[in-house]
Amino acid sequence: MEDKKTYYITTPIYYPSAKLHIGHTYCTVMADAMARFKRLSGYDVRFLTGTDEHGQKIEKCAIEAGCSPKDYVDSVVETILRLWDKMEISYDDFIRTTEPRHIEGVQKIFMKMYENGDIYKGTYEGLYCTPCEAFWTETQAENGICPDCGRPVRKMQEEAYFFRLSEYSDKLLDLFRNNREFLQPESRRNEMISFVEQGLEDLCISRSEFDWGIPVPIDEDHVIYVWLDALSNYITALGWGTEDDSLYKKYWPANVHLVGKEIVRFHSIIWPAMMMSIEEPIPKQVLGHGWLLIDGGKMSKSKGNIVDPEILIDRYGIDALKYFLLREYTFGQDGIYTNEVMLKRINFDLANDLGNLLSRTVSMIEKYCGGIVPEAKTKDALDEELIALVTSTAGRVEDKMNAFQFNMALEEIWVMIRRANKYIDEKTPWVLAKDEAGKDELNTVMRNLAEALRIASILITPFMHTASDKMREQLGLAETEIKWEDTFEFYQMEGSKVSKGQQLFPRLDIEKELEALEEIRNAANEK
RNA sequence: CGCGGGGUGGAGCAGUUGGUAGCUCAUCGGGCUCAUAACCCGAAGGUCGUAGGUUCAAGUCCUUCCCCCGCAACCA
Repeated sequence: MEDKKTYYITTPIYYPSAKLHIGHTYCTVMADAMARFKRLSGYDVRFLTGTDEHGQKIEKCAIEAGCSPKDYVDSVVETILRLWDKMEISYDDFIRTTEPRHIEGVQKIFMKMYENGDIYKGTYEGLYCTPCEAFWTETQAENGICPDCGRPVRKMQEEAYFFRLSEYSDKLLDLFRNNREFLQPESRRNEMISFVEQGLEDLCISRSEFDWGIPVPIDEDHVIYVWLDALSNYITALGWGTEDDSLYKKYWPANVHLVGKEIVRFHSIIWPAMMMSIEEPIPKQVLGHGWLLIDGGKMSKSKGNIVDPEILIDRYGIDALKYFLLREYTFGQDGIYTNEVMLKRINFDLANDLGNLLSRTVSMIEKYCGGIVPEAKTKDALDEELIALVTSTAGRVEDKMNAFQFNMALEEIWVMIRRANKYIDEKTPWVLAKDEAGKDELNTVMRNLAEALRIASILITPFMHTASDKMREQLGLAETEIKWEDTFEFYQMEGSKVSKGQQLFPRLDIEKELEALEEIRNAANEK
């Protein structure tokens, strides 16, 4: 057995109080692309996602729906699994915080923290809404009004367990300052440093006013409160603290926790402090990505501006949606989502540039070479330039991917695709084909284009694996294994039988699509 | 004075350690006909929010102010 380097990447575990929207999809798509990229470049990858199923909000949703919390989350989780299935997300494990493996793991973590003296019983003070039986923070309960029912809240105290987070301030500051890689991008790192510098309070980690949670092992009146429960998933999913902890030994510490910017704080402060408390290694990196904004604001149900990824997948396919999300936005920064921007990306980059390049190349090989990729007997400066560019693209893609610059990685691939389109115009194969004297050069052009497309089909695999398959089918490579190393040389295509298939990405009528999407959105909001 | 981010040609963005300001789209002009009315070339268009400073050199570093956004302990 060869010993491959391991790579453990996670998404947050999503809260199944409602269907997921395109923001969740965005995060998962990035993790998926990275996981696929690492697998392709030779890593032993573990990709984890899942759901965070406890808490009062779920309990309330279940009551409203007239079912048990478990039945409620089961039904929502089903829609989530279906979505990832539809998108062919390549996760290796899906953890639900209601699974026994997680519950037992969290209780062990709690006990270990407790035994290490990091947990004590204290008094939690918060704003309480009696009719709703819920505590709110000061920000949530604006002007002393319950965000749920609109009635006034009042200050209440209750017993609760606390984690001595404040004790870890110095260690966390050391971590942020001495290990730049730990938290990226810089903007988030700065934010967290100043947050810790302001002083950390101990963290309330239990609640007694609701039941839907993991019981505190030493006190049956309390359940474990959100972050201790949720964050633990990254190691309970690996079997930490169980008899078989081989996965934990193999994959921990995680290479990357990919998270949204709003939960960077929990992942970069609470989570490493927890791991320090139980004396285990901390994750190597937390990466905070930006948000997709609609009309310059957040997506929210009340605004009725939720973008449903399933509608987009059904209309345009998973490749188009994934490409758009990865190409359009700069990692770490917010980006504005509009249907028009998305449709333009699909048309210009996928249909016009890539799809059309495949189409015109395959057509010409069929027309001029009987569908067989010919041998290249000539080589001039233009050929050299194309070959040099194409065979060096993978290296640049790797650099960008390792920096989580998905948009730049794709841009590198597109530089090559645009160059290939230009190469056709420069070489004018339709002119070469008119004369027997141009035959050799024509063959070289066809061979070079076929090679460029072969390499493109490998390079796009992490981002668009189904489009890659379709390309390879047309190029006569359906049976050939996809290997990253094959992007570095021109050598494989001579003699390959190409065959024109369906359009890789059909060109969309943007006006019509905009209207259709608007109608769908209006219909959904009326419900 | 709570903290952080952003303000770059018509639109949306990129600009690593300071060294002639880039990309995509839109616009205008041209070329080509292999291809998905796709492709290729050229042009116009920016005093990089504001006012100062450091420097041989500033979108990039420092300071002032203005505007937008996020966070402030359960929103991807």
